[in-house]
Amino acid sequence: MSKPLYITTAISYPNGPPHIGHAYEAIAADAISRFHRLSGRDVRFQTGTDEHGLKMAQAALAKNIAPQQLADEMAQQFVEMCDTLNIDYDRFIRTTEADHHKASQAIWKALEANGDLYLDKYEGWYSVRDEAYYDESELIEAVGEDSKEKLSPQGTPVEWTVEESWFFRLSKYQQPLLDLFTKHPEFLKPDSRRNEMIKFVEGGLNDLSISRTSFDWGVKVPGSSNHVMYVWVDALTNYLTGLGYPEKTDLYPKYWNDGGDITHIIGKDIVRFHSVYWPAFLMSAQLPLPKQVFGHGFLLNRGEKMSKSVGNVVDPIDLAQAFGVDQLRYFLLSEVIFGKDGSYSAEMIVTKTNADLANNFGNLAQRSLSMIAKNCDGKVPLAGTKTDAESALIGDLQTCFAEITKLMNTEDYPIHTAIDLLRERLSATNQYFADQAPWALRKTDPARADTVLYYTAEAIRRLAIMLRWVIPESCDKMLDLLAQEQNARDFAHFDTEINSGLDLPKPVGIFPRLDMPTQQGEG
RNA sequence: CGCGGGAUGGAGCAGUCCGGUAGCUCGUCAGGCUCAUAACCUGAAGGUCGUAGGUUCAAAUCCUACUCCCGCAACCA
Repeated sequence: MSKPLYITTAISYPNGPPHIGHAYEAIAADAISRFHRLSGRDVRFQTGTDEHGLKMAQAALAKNIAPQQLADEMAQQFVEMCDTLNIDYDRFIRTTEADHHKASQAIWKALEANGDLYLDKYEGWYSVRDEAYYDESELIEAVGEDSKEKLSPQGTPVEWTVEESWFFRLSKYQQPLLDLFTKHPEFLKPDSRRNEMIKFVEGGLNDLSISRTSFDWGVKVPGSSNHVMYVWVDALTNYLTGLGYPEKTDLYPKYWNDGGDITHIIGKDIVRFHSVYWPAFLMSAQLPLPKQVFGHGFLLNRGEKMSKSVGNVVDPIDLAQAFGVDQLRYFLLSEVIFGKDGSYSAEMIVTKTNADLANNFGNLAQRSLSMIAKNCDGKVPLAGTKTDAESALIGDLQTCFAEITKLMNTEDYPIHTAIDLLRERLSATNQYFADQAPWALRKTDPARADTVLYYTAEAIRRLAIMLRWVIPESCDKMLDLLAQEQNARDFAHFDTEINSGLDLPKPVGIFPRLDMPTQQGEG
């Protein structure tokens, strides 16, 4: 029996509205989560928003509203995005919630109890924009003849700041972290990301400043009420909060304590926080580590990084409304190699989804089910004698099922490869249908035509079950057309063949062909 | 010597770790079918896999050098 799976996205920083990158991460995590649920596995899936920190306070100030109000407004948009995209989360966590403050303070105390916290003064070049201190050697000179201003490596302004701060003895965990990366290469994927982090840790770890006194929008440090926690300490703890920590009843023992498979799906930009700081905090708090951190790539708009100034930032809800939720899900999951950067554009979405969903899958259902409606009185026909063609059709689908199951149980999550295999089966089924030509058989050998229609419907049923984690809503519509019960749509029912004589509803198109958008990439 | 990613038929990409007929989608051309969402099926054209060397019986794949492109700013996953 496989262990329970606890899968999370990163929590989004809502100082701006959600964009396609947030959508991508949520969709990818949702697809993996749904796959394992269909397999019969116990899955808990969490996403949410990370609402503390200086940048939120600043964004609220700029709008002349309270930080909490901004957080409420923005979090709502992220919830709406998830709901629109059919993200089937168990909990949408917000770091401003009371239980999260409690959990963050509990882990803080655990770090303290382990002797890993100390109070000191931090002096250095601080970038407000980056919320980070930089070493003198990292700074760059501002460009401009009259200016001798120093800038951070990211080009943001820095100022010399002296601040009382709590420190975490990160340096103590250098070797344990290297051991983790070496002994458990699956801990951080893809491999390229792990290599980067090994280099980073080998370069030496400084103790981490983990509290701030310069603003108060955060979780109060226990016993130092003029300090709030560095936003990442509180943010990372959300994964524990969602399981009831520090209480170790109910969810916690099932998904965390007993070594369930804990998987964090995150963007490549925050790999350091999840693969270095987070396991160090957990080691210090003497809590089990996640099984895996997966750093996915970024989405590029027509190969270019998205940017407000270039004007190519796309609202994922707009995309979903223009092209369809499942079209967007299918495109992102099949086109982007999980772990690498990917490119998207309206034209690419239209081309890809027309080819695979409308022409291949949708048309297959339409051409076969409409024949059943017209020629078989709307009932699933009798399955006559199976020939080699039917054996191959169904056998290949079973092989495909075994392969995608194997792929999706590896730590690399080759989602795109799995979908490729499914696309091959869609084509093969169209090919079978064309080769057998039931419309011609109907005139010469009606029983044989029935057999072909039966096995085509059966193939569609299997395909819909296998694609349900990618495009849940459409596959459910497809299974509706096949009159399949709600509880017969998981992987356990993959080999439960459709019944002859079953009354089918009138077939309707599920994947309309999309028109190529006109100028500007707006659809 | 800052770090990283990339260069494969017209376009977009797999394949590179574990060398051995160069694969997919779109597009193009020709044919077929007419059950179907101008769809589906078959076939064809089109690539000396960035450059130059090296290792090898054999290299897109390993080694060395080089060229070019893109990130490491931001609103960020």
